[in-house]
Amino acid sequence: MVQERGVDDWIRTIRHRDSTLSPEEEADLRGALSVVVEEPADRDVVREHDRQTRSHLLLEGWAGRYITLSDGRRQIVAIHVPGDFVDLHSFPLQIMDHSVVTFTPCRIAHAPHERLREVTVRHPHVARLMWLSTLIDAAVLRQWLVGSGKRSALEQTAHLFCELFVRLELTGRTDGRTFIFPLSQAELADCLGVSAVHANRVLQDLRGTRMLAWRGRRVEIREWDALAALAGFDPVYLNLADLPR
Amino acid sequence: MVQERGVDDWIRTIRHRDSTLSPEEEADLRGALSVVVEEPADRDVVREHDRQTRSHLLLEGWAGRYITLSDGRRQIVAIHVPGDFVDLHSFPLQIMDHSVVTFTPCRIAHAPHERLREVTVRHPHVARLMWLSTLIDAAVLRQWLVGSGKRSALEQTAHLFCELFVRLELTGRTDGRTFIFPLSQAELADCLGVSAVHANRVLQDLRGTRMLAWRGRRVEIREWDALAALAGFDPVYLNLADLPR
DNA sequence: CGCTGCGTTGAGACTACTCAATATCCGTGG
DNA sequence: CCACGGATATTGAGTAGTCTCAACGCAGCG
Repeated sequence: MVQERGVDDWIRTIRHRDSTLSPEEEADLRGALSVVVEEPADRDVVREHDRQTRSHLLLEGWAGRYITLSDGRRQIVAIHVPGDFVDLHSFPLQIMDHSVVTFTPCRIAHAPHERLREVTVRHPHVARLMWLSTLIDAAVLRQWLVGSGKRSALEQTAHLFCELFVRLELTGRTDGRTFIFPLSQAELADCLGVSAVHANRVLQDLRGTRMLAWRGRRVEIREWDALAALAGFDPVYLNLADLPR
Repeated sequence: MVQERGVDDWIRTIRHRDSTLSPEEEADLRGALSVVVEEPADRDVVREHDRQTRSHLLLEGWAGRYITLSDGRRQIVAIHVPGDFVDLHSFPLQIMDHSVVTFTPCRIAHAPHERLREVTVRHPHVARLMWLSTLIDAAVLRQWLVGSGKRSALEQTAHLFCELFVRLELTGRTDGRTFIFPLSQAELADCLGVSAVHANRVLQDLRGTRMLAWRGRRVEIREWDALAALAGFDPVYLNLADLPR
């Protein structure tokens, strides 16, 4: 049984989406976690084309998923924060079409597929919640695609910070209107699908509007309404019952 | 009980991913379909923010999913062909974060969520297959994001035609190395995240390479290997047991 | 103290965009 | 059978956004 904050965050996130999780179901879910491992930053936790036998729950630190092209270009397709199941989809899918990397040092719990399978057999309702979790990942992905395709780099970046703030606030990983954004500008650029130089200039523009401010790696959202308006941010896609802000 | 080709296509697609679907499971799945409706082209079948009580199986015709920004910009986030479940994700998710539109006249079967729920209760294995189906949609989405973010418009377009050919061949909707691509250039542009004018020019470039040729709405892939190489197309993400080509 | 990684800046090139005009195709009604 | 209208495809010209390459600054760390 794994006992730490990241696990509580995970359960809390699930309850935000469906408040009917019973105590037995919760206990069973918790029981599906086995060991916890520590990973340094910039470590590939899972690699493209791997066949997986377990999924990974992120307890502390930030991680991401990415796809590399043959010439080395890299697109980050998801950012994960504590309480996120990074690759729950590898349970039904098995063969990975992308890699998972740590952006910071991370604590990660293992969830063997065999145990997950047992939980879904005992609790079909939990199986539905797992499915739901991967569907929300997909909804986030759709927003990223809209950002990359139809939003300007400025709007897209604003949208990302809105999204991250809401997701982090769910598990109390914000401090007032601030949170720590640990990605380098090069990593951010790989999320946005722009060059690192351009990412830098977009961030400067964003600071110029006074909507966002930085103190080291800590971002402050100074004007939520203006930022959300600029981004066209509508949090419905995150499927949360009670929306913060 | 709905009896027509699109349903067989759907079952065949499922078997391509997991050959262990039993006859009883198949029968139960087929039984989850109720009425079939005809929709003209350019009709919204499902709208953003709707709360759904049924999902839609596409039997004939092409459809897509899209997200609109407040100023009218539209990003298409998925293309669906006969045999695809267009919005199976609305079963766990209920509230839609995007709309579904027909690109051509379509025949669509309804699958009431209540009936889907019954099937998943009787056959947990089928529930896993439904989950899998939505996960493959997400994998396609990731490729679209990579295309939009890191591939050139030419590579991205080549990738899309590779993907569509493979998906259509699964259900025998190709004719030799050709298939009918019914989207207008403006619709294609909304998939790629470029302007209609630019989409037109990219298509001309693609014709110029002699890898692709058009006769009306029918595309011919003249040089599969060259096209796949240009696109960096690796079909692993489609999760098919036996890959054509 | 001198790496090394990250952020910042400048300059010039290129991709893709917008606006606007023209061409082509196709279905409908005369 | 032809004329017409509407939608779609194509072309041109000028512009905006983003890219690449290269240099420089700064901080942390061995």
